[in-house]
Amino acid sequence: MEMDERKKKILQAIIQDYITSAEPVGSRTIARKYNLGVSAATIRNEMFDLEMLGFLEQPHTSAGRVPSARGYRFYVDCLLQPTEISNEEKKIVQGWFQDKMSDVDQIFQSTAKVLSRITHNVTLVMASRQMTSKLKYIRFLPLDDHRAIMIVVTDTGQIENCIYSKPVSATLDDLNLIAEKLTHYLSGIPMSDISMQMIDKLHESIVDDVELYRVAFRSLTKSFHKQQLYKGGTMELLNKPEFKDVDKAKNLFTLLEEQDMVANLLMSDEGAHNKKVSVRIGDEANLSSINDCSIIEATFSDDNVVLGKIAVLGPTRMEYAKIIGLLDFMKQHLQYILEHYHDNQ
Amino acid sequence: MEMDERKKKILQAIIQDYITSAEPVGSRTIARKYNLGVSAATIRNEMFDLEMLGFLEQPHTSAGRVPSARGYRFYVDCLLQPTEISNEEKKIVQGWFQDKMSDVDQIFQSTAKVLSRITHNVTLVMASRQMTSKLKYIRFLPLDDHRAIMIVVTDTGQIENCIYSKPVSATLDDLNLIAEKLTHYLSGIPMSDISMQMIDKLHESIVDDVELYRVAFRSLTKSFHKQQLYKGGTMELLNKPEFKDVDKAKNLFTLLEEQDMVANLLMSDEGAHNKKVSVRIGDEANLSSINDCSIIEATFSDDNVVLGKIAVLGPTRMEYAKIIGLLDFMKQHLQYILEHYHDNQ
DNA sequence: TTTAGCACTCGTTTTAATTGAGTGCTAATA
DNA sequence: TATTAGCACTCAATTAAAACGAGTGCTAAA
Repeated sequence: MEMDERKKKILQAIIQDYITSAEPVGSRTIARKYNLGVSAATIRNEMFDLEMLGFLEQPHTSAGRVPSARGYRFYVDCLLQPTEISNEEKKIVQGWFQDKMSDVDQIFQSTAKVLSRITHNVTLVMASRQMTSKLKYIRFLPLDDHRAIMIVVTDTGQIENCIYSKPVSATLDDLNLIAEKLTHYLSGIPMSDISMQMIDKLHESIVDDVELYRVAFRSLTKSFHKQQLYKGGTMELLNKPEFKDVDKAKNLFTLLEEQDMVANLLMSDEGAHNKKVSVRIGDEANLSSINDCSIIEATFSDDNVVLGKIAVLGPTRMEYAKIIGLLDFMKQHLQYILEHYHDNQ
Repeated sequence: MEMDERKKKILQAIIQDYITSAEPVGSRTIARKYNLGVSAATIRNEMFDLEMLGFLEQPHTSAGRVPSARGYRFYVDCLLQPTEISNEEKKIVQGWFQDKMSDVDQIFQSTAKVLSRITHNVTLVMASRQMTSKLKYIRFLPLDDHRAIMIVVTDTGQIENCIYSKPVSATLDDLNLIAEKLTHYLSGIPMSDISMQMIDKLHESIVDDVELYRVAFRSLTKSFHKQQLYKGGTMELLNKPEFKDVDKAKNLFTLLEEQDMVANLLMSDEGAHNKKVSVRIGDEANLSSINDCSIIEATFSDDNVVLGKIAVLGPTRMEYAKIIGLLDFMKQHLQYILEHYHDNQ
């Protein structure tokens, strides 16, 4: 059995209807609302076929059909056409950002908020600090005998500090000599590219105690490795009929409270880099507690350097077309903002 | 009509029963479970009186009685005896903190988590940075022509940085001279005591541009003014029968997502400072969206300097005795930890 | 191949009946 | 006078039965 044009049209109609109604949709509804030029009986027959193909499911004998995960997958891959975000919405988004630019943190916070407002779903924004900037310089400040403060400044105005454990013998001047050298070698390099391996390259140029460098490197990578996570619209879930059973919602809430879990979830999308916007449906995310959910995500970057991710998480019944379009726009807008962030300061 | 001994006993029994059962409690139940030496009929009469006094309410004619806000208030003020936290629980709490001390942030995070685990309610921890430490030194680092980075280090190892807008004419050396002077005058002073007014005191000793100092002060107070807020156990709410109606929960969730709202709520407790642990019941918190909730809170401090607050928020039906005892212990434990934080580093 | 028609299914809604926890009142009792 | 046993009454909650209706699958005719 093949997917002919008519089957596609019917599947599309069913999915679109179900996305807005959240109710199993029957042949009659399709025949009436979407005039496909065939009768309900014909549609009924086609629906039977679509069920055989695994695209539809029936909650019980005398109910309408509901799209299966596979059905959504087919819809996303072959049927759907991303909706261009409307000019009006564009303006809303842009307006939202206009006056909330006081720091990078707030940009991401706003991103999460505005996305959840528009999509009525949970929004996740993940930004790894290491990715968003290039090293400007490193400096040490005193703390006590065996520790110093290491300050790392990037070109985007991000300032990180961390405690640096040092041998008592090392003076602050010693450390700042190291800082100077490191700054010399590393300035202008994206934080994401700074890894422990680089120390080997530098090895020959270093005459003094390598261990001190090693510790500095470790602090450097560690402090910028932090994944910052922003959430929005968590309680939008409670408006969804699929979560009117509180226990189902509880699972998801519990998951969302675990930063690590969420971070892993976002990191685990293998197909993400190839596409503009990636969609994982149902168990494709490989996480049992969100089996009935989908994640739509986009990666934002600068010159091929991945800066972070924006994602929308909700029940599989989701406005894929709209959200995909929105994320695509948002990703570009975010990239634009981050790129021009320095100028606008 | 007066509250005699028997009425008190009956009220206490009803409240305790309701706290665990969440069901309206009837005269029969009281007579059977708590042997007060009188019959159900007598209790019935007393309950009628208690209702007249405003301590009890009846959901409908043929239901048992439920404590009113006023009933809880009387219970908290006159009847309840704070439960000493058990040794076992003490150990759990202490164990929890043992290995999670890597920074102040994590201490508060853990506090929120462990409290919510024990109380099965929402826990809020508010710590104002300004309050938790004394100034150690100030230093400036370069950023660009019209801005510098101001680094503030406190004795507890907290490091704050902020952007300092400077006249182009001011060199980094100029600024660091200022930093030195400020450090000289302010080191050892609790961050909470540093206010814009102090600049007047310093006025006479300052010969150079006062405006530069003023800006530094402003940055200083601003960056340490941030109220950090930690939450725990949000979704414990969903387990409470009073929130099985999702819409009620939604209100509260929405509130909890608004940092400012929550901060204000915690700040608005006027009676808090007088008591060890303060309780606000129902509308005593003056916030309509939590009319059916109570807040139990304790202030933790060091040498009379307020450091922050820990609070438990939940439905008015709450284990007051236990939570009050717990918060009292936790507050002391937290004070202890913060006091010894520096040594253990 | 399409479709009208019809019997059948099964969750949902409606209605009615039953149950039972709890009360208030009264009259007897200590 | 305070207490209590007893009883009629109330009313939400539970259970049972009935009616409904959206939707299907199948068949036979177009």
